Amino acid sequence: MNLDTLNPAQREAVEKTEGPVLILAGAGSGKTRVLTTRIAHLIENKGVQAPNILAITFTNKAANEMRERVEETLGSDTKEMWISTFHSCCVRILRKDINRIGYNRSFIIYDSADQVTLVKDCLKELNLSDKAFEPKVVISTISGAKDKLHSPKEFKQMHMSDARMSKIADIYALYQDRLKRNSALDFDDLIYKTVELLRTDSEVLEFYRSRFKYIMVDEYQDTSKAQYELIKMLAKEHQNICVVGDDDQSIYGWRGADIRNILEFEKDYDDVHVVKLEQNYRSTQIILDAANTVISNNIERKRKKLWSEKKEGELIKIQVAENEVEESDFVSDMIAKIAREQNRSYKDFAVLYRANAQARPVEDALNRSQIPYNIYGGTKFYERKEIKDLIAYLRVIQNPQDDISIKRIINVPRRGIGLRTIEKIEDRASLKQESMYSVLIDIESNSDISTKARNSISAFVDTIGTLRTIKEVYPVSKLIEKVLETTDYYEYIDDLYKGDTEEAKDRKDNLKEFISIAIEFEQSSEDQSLEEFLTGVALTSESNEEEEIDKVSLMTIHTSKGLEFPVVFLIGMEEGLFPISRAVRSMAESDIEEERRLCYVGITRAKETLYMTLTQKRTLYGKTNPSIASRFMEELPKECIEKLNKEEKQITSYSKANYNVLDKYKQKYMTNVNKSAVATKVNATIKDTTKESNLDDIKPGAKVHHPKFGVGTVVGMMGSDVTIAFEKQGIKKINKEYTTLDVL
DNA sequence: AGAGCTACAATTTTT
DNA sequence: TTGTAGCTCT
Repeated sequence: MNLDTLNPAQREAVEKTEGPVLILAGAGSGKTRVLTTRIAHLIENKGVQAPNILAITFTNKAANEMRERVEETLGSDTKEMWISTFHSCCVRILRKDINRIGYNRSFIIYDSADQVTLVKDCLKELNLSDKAFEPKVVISTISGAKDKLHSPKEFKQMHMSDARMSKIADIYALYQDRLKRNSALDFDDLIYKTVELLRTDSEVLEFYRSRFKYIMVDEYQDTSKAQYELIKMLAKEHQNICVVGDDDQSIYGWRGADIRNILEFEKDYDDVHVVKLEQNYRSTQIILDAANTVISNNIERKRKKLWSEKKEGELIKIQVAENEVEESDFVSDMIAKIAREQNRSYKDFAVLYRANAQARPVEDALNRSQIPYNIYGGTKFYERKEIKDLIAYLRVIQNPQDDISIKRIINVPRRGIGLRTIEKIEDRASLKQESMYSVLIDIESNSDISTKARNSISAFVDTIGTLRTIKEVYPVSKLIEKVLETTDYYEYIDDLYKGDTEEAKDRKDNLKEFISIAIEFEQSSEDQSLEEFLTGVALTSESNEEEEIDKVSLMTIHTSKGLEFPVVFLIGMEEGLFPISRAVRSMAESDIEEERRLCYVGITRAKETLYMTLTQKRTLYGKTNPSIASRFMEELPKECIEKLNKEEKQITSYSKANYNVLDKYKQKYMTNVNKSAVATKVNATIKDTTKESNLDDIKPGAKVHHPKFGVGTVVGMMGSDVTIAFEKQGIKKINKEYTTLDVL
């Protein structure tokens, strides 16, 4: 294994194999290369055995890429090595031993749509309305609890004094109970239950602890408390834990990622060796300067400064457009122009935005100019109705206890089992504490159900029974064909989408695509069971479709993490859109910091050319409002930017925007009128009239209002700097020249 | 059971 | 503005 091509920091990261290592890998600093080289180095130069290595990533893509590159470097296969995502690693552990904590080993995995259905069922059972307890909110609360390893019991205890949260704790408890009864785990459970298993069963813990002598975790800034705990437990014996990440690229806090994991790694482990990878191989120095400067406004971070050998470079170009249509036209015109003049291919361009809704006008513009593009995001393959139906059949065949899937397909295609009948079956199932399927099998003994419905149910049970025997002898792809055949599913599609329409054809194509996925699975997988197939389906989101085609990429900044493009357009650089917020005022500083990290991610996607655009007024969700330039625009260093507009276009800058404009702006994002929104609006109007006169009243002891931080008390003054103790946000030093402070 | 209507909500989403 | 979940009427 030759390490000569690495830079000194990279080399250090590779060679320091023993003990805890924290690799702070800035954007574009070659961390995948470091990780793969490190694994190869362990095997080749250190004589480590493949089974003793565990490498964890977040995405399948990253795991596959890592495996491929390790294989390439080593020239041997890596089957013995665990290189996988958190989730599939956990599934592997659980499939072997989850029975030790009372679960069925052939559990199935519920996706977020299944979660919604299950939560709705739980609400019904508890007689709670889904208005008061929105399933989405309930799920994210439960998910947050699991990410923090809080059991339903603990969660209940923690929220004793809060009636609402207490109710959510009850839902959580019932939800877990139902999952278990259905032999199902949700995504969060995969991690949570693995931790539970390792905590409760010392034999299992011992087994993996001694096995995994070298552990590596990629994207460590994105780990949750539960994932942190998992890793900590596994690394306990050997302490050879190497985590790689970039705190500045932590953008999934809202999904349970806890940035403290990376910030406090040095406290959590003894004698941590820290390596910073700061040399960037991707972008020009100008782009890096801009990124460095913007991110330096964050307080909560590890200091790092990216540098490049590609000195200078093009200035960052800023364009103010009248509205989103002009903005999009600008983008498409520039793409056409640059493609022509610099002879670039379309795949060199990316248009990045904060919210998916922004893609629409860009699409229109690109269509008008006949520029090919690819949109990333949107409905995923496995979320389409026909695919979900088919998966539900497969799940029931695999695991008849899955009530959620039973309910999905019992009358799809229609076989005359109506809502009333289903309800009766459900009631009986919950009375007898059994699955719906066992009630269905025993339907003849059920006298409340009409003979007609009973016959339909028997036929359904027979169908499932037959398919279950087919499963034992045929491969998955054949089984799928049999499902479609015996249920007359294609006819059902024709019926639903009126035969010869485009839509019907699309849907049928999807089903065929699904069969090819199954065939591919059979060819590439060792374990060809239906169980394994369903696991794979649950743990992958994209169907590996067309990519390497010459098209412009449109995606959110989140999706762009880890990618790079020669020319990048960051669009919609406006307050409220980026940083985004429903109510700017309530936005905590830590949320703004995450938005800023997102901005950093966006900027660092660009290799050579970066455009940033914003509008004077934007129509979003059918409402038009004047825009305020994003605060991040002001954070860009002046020497790195070039304004493209010939004549200065009028746009309110963030620091000039006064309290009123911001407030008006806030209302835009408060679509549903809630009481506090109305209250703040009224306050703002009243205050406006007194604003001018009371500037001198800003003095120690005075109560003031700050547009961003809310109400606080002045505790000190120095020149134009006012130190204010805010009620919510703590003590801050504010320059009164740049903000509008209102004395209350 | 199914069409058609209304009301409502609309960050980000690796698994 | 657009998508969809849920409801009503046939």
